[in-house]
Amino acid sequence: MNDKNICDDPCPIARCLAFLGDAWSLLILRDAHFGLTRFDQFRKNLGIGPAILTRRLATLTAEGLLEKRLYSERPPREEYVLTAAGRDFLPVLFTIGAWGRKYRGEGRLVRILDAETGAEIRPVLVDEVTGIKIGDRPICIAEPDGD
Amino acid sequence: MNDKNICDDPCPIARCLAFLGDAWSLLILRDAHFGLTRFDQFRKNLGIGPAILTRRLATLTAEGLLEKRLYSERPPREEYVLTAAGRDFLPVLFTIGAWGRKYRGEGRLVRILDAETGAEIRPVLVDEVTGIKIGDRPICIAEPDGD
DNA sequence: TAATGTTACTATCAATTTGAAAGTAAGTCA
DNA sequence: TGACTTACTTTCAAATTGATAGTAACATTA
Repeated sequence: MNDKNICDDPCPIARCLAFLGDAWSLLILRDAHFGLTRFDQFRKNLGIGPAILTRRLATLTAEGLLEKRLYSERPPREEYVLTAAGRDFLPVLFTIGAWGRKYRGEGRLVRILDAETGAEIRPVLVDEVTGIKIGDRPICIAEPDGD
Repeated sequence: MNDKNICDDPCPIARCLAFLGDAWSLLILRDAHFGLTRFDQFRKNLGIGPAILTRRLATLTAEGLLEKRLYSERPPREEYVLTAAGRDFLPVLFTIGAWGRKYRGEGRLVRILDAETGAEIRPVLVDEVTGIKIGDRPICIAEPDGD
């Protein structure tokens, strides 16, 4: 995709997808949310080639979703941890997972639980004000005003 | 990405991303939600090359998010409309947009409104049972039982 | 009837990206 | 001294993308 012009696109979906719109980046973020932080953990868990992983981690770091942190001085070793922006990406992963569960849910699937209560989490997207489920009512789009 | 083995992955996020994990597919779905249905509408609005658009529409159709519908017999013309699975993808687009608005929201952005009330929609992801916002509590993952 | 337009593509091809495998750098450990 | 660990880089064939041009089937206009 031609990222350059998409960054100026007035659509926030396009702006997000300009650099996060690929499967590896999202799977890295998923693993980061499940507690992975190190290069080799991501590499082994995803089965991704190291060159691609290097590039994806660099992009996610440059875009502010991950940050490098030194976890050992001797030998010098760095790991990748989620930033606030990275942590705020969790709802995206959850909604993707909810769709996958509903439409590609054949066979055994992992479930996501509340770490303290152990209850399974069932995400629903609602309007913050009205509480109405997204998708239950027709929507339209408002262009940015003025020029 | 090597889609083949990912389809058997027990993670619903991975299963969804196996064929929808690229920016063009998501932008096509976004446009479909905003009412576009025809090849040339997508092509012009996205500035995507026709060969890539053809392939993406074929995948989205094969995967059951869009379906072809004849809208003219003479000349024979087909358009692409969202299926139930495609319509259920809306929350994914909304959460991506919400992240983009928060972290890439410089300058003017389009907004999404309730088509009837005109009120701006502000999506939040909550747990269906408890109503607690996703991200406010720590999570853990449960592997599928048995074997 | 001929020329032009519309729509949904296919064909071509250079440039970029991926995927797989091997190699490397800076250390530690026995 | 030699093996091991971790986080990469290098290499290169194969696949995918992006840009552009062309085509097929019809309708419309002159």
